[in-house]
Amino acid sequence: MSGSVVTRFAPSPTGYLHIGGARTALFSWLAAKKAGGKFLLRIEDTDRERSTQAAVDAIFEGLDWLGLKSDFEPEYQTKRFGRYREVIDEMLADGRAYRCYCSKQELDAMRAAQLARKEKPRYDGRWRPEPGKTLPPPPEGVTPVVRFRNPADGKVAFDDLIRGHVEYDNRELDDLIIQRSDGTPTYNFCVVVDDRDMGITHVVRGDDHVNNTPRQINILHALGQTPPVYAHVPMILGPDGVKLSKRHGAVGVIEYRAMGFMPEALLNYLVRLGWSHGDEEIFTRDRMIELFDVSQVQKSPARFDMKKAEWVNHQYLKVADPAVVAPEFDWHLRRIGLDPANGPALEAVIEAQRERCKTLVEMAEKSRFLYAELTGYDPKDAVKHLTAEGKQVLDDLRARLAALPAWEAPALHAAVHGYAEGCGLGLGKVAQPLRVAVAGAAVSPPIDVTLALLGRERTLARIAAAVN
RNA sequence: GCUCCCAUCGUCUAGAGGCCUAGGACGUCGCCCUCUCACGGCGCAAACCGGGGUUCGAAUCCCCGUGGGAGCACCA
Repeated sequence: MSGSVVTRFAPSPTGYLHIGGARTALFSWLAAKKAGGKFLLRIEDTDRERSTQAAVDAIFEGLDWLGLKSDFEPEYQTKRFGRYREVIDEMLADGRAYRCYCSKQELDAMRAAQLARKEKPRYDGRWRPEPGKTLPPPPEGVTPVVRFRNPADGKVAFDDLIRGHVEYDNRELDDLIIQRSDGTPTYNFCVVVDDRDMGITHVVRGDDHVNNTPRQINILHALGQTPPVYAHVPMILGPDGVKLSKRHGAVGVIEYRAMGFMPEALLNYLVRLGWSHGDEEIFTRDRMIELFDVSQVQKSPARFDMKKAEWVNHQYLKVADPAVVAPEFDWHLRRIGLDPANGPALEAVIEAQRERCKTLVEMAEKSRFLYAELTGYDPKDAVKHLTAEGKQVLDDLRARLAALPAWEAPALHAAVHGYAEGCGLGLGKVAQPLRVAVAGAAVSPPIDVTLALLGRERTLARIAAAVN
């Protein structure tokens, strides 16, 4: 690939940004970045029935969160209807396309009859002009559709970066509709015109489009254009091996944000689905760009494995710059009704919690005691640790801690350990009651870190409350 | 029904004829570490869909079968 590479991601705004679509977008984006080229976002909204502004917004939100930015002003097909009309008129003028007056009912009947005969359903070309053929007179009051005059024989072939050489017989293809009776153009046609007009050199898209490719190439040829390079990436399956859908739970990219994923981690997991580089598992964005190669992408579909996705997220959380995680953590704290201002600095909490949290949802939950007053103790933990001896320990500890000149982890550590040793108690006998008193449950970061984060006042108050 | 595609541990994958007694990772299980939960360390179990070829030799090449997927719209 040369420096003039331009790839695109062309979703239709009929719903949220699907996780599979996100991976396709990532691959497309990577292919461009890898070549030092550019990436374009194009909204394919020619289906006015199903396209919605909410879906457009959702696509932007998802892509934005993932950091997959379009290098150009996003394109909208609905803004290009004039252009499509222009090309169709040219094709109509010299016979590369023609009008067809078949009604939908007529076409349905045709299809049904063919299926009954166990044939592949296809338009029979009844309105296709042929030398020496007399066409029926156009019926009254019927607005025709426009069909592309596909080559009747020969073959169409292309070399897919992922699938290799693919060849189709033109006889398998029929004359597809490129303009509906309401005058709007259809997908296969718009894609071709757009990819050409926008200088797309590499088409990286889902492999549900493989079968459309020969048709598009034929149109491209009719337009006197050389086809771009194609790379059809397989889709993502649910854990059960069936096409990923809402039935499996989260499918929208934004839902992954809500589940506590960091965008880079999600990207990392996604890139490993169908692609690998030796034994490496963790790839930063730059590393991906450096190593990625579309032609190495697996041909077969991959299943989404939440466990591994969470592992990747955890790996990322453990080494990320807390300052980068903080805004996202902030978002999650607010989401569960906590005020980030009513507690320790986010960065410090992130550093204390990151090793025990696979997701930011977990981190937010486990940090609740730092941002809100305790509403009670975990029943089991209270019974086990807030015993008479436990309370005695707490009482002793409160006095010792209150006397500490500096409220910092090392000093707190020394105080707690010193007390335990002095009483000949195991640390567990001391740290656990303290943990329950202060965090509400028997789980928290190391006790000294926990106390340091909580602060002197809250710690002392909670210990006192626990003793009573 | 027709056309096209795919096929290595439960999952993601390495593997491009001998380096494979098939490697790594997630997950699972066991052990160690330990103030809780984790992190970390160590270890076990776990796969070449089936059948034919080709070859001295096949996970790797070919054919058939099986299983899975996509498309065949006035959807994209």
